[in-house]
Amino acid sequence: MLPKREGPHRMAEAAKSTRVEAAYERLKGEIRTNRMPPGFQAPEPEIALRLGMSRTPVREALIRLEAEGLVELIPRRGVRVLPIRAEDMREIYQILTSLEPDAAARYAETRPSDQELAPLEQATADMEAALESEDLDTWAEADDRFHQILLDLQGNRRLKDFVRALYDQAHRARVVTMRMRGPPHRSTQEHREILNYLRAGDGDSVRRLFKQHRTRSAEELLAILEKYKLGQL
Amino acid sequence: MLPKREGPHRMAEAAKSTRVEAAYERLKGEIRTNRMPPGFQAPEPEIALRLGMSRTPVREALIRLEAEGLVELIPRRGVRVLPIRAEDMREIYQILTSLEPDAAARYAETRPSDQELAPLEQATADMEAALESEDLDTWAEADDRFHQILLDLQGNRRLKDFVRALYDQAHRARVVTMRMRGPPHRSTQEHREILNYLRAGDGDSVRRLFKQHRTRSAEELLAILEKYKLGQL
DNA sequence: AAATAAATTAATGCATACATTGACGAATGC
DNA sequence: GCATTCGTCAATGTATGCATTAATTTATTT
Repeated sequence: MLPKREGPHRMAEAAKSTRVEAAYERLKGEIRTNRMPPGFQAPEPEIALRLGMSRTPVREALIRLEAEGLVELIPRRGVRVLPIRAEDMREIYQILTSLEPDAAARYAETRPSDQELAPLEQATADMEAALESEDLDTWAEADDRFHQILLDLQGNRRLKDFVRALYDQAHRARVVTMRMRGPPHRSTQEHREILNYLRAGDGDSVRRLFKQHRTRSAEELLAILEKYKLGQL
Repeated sequence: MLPKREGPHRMAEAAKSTRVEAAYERLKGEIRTNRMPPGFQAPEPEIALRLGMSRTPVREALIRLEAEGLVELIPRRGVRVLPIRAEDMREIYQILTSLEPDAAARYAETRPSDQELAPLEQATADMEAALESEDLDTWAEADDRFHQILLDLQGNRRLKDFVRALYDQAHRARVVTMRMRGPPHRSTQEHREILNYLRAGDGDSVRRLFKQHRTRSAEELLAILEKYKLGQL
């Protein structure tokens, strides 16, 4: 019997058109965009009502969101959207600083073609353009895109999923702090350099720069959180 | 049978005496011990029957196990215990090689006291003793304990949970391959050295050795998997 | 005998029911 | 007034029911 791999590997989490899936996506969206802000709390029946379905699929979606670290299920009080404390950001950035540079370095060692790197080039160019026109939202989107693409290119699936979950957790804090600092010249520049070394297949340099990139952004972010006493977002 | 060691800290995962919890623990146990071997498949109702409860709590437990990468829920065919392929082990060890050394190095920088390091000393001593008496099971238990303790000591909770999940995934493959190689002198020795540098507060050395430790064990394991054509466990 | 269609079976996805139990406020005692 | 007990209410944890539909088997056609 042949390996019956079903068709295309799910491209972008192809929605299975199931209610659980719908609930999951919608709730995740609400959380990411702060429509359900950190600390928000509601009992399951209320969520179910809002989503127009019964508790069962909502519950299953919540269990997944809990596993991803976005919400907490408190025994008699419903779901709570997890706040992001400075300590959480520290944890997240520690992990990213360990994982991403190594992953990027490994990828560099595969000597990726220009064609393969094109999306990264695009993202970098977009960052530069957005920086020029001081369009922070677009900049943030391109930044995010850069990292996502790199995650996809590097082959480790477990790493990808985990890091993505961390991005999701950190996203809200980044959105809030983004406007509390000057234009991200440095960060943009670093992306450009990392891309150059990727193109050159220079893993060690990629690792070094990426590590520096993450270390610096972590420091900046934490400095802001402390400066504005945003102990909890 | 291992004495269920529980850190003196919070009993975070204290069994909530709920059926979901029971199902989760039991299924996880069955999978770890290969009573439900990789590739094993069964519909939800059958699992529920075996566990003596309805499908609901079983389902919730399965969703958690799926999030942890131990099983797969296939739409009309029930749960499947995920096989571990060489590629999976490669992924897992890549991540461990990035995360653990940095985490251990950070911990070393905190200049842990001898008292704090006592459990690690114990684990290392146990490994040495087990190696001496050629008791592989005890050796493996102590090895696992060493890494678990270090995970607990290092402060990053997200890192801990994730790495633990990876251990769980890799556990089965390690059990199988353990007896296909000579006595782990080298590995034991490395633990001792890492411990020494932890005691000395020498983060850089800890990182370097730990990285080497993981790199080597990954190579050994993969070599065995390929030699015996254990492409899939 | 191969191919196709129809019938059967059974697993999932979801809704709903319900007992238990914690939360919270009212009533009570000091 | 303050602490305590009691009662009500609601949320969870779990069981059960059911429609849908994939998988499988049987029947039918060629």
